[in-house]
Amino acid sequence: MFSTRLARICCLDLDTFFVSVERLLDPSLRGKAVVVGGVKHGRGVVTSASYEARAFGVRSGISIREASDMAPSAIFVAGNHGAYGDYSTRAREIVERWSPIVVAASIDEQYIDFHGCESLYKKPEDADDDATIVRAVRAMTKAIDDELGLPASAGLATSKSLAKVVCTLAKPQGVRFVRTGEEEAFLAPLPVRKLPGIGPVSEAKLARAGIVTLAELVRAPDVVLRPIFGATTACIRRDARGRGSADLGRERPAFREHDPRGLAAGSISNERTFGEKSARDTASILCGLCEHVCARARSRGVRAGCVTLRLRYSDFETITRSCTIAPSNVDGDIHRAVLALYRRARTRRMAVRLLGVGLGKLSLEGPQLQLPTMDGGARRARTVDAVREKFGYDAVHLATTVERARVRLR
DNA sequence: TCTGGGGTCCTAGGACCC
DNA sequence: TCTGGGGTCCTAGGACCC
Repeated sequence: MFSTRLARICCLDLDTFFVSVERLLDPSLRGKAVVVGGVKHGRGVVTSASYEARAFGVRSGISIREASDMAPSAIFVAGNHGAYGDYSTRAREIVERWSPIVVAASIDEQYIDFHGCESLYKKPEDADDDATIVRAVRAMTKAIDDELGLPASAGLATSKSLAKVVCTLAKPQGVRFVRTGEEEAFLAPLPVRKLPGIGPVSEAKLARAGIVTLAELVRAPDVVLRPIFGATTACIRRDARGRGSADLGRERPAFREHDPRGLAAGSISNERTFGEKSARDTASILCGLCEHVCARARSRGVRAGCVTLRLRYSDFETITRSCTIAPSNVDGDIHRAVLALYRRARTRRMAVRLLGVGLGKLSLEGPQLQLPTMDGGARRARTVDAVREKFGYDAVHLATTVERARVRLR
């Protein structure tokens, strides 16, 4: 596409995003150790920690209980996802002033393509297009901070994967740039785990093969890498050399439109972790999960052609069972499928610590049916949606699912 | 480090069809 | 009746990301 690779791919990440939003909602949190994810000593994991909390060793992903021990003086907040979504949208609107090509990768991370934008920002005294774009990126992060009060970092490079790495190293509140031709040297000394796509499992396998840095990964022969990365080996090797794709990829499903074939993007799932549960609780939890995912499917205007049940025993063995169904978003249909899957999956006596229900192979509902012509299940579901719209989700639960909650399950 | 909840993508085997 | 091969769908599991 471009004969010379230009460093025009930008990764923009909002620093400790959830914490930053919590501080906007409650300014007394500024300058303090803040942990988002749950109440102190409660169940759950840290989803975001302020730099003050990180000084105690708190990182996202560790349990809230552990974080409570590490940083007893920290302030713990449960989280406010509605507000996070609003601020994410506003940040994106600011970013779109700088380039028309913006792809949201998550609630706090966006990729921006600046190819062809040089002339928009060039000043007469500018000799260097790279410097022009770097200045634009700095102005963009400053605008997000000035207008929303959200600190942001950015990485600018020739490929998406490298821009992400550069952005991570730029934190907090930094902008970094890797010039064309300097990609491989920049990545070479970094540990393999810094590369997107290499997680703890691959990291450990590479370490056993004596590969710790990206330079070592680049030099490793195919026979070593293939058992670890399979078909993606060539892609990982390209990324590790900083020669990865400049394509921004697709929007994440929450932000993505439906595709023209009538297949809707992504999947919808809901799961819950708990301690010991009686059989009867299990049944009603499955009902609740079905209701929840069906309500979300209806609000998105999609039906599911595939239902998945996820079950985790208390020893952490995790089992999934899925089946194909006639497309539906009616609680009763999904619940029937889930019960059949549960009976197949629950082969051990051991206590269950997690149950989840997922909807896949989503398709568009098509034109809305008139209430009188719907079948009973669909009509009930629509009525429930209307009541919830007015009085909230918990205002009503389907009588049929409450009834089924009494079904004995082992 | 005793591990949440939402996702995506890849792999691999088997069924089924032509 | 035997045969092979390719394509596609279904299902289960695993790695990874935020």
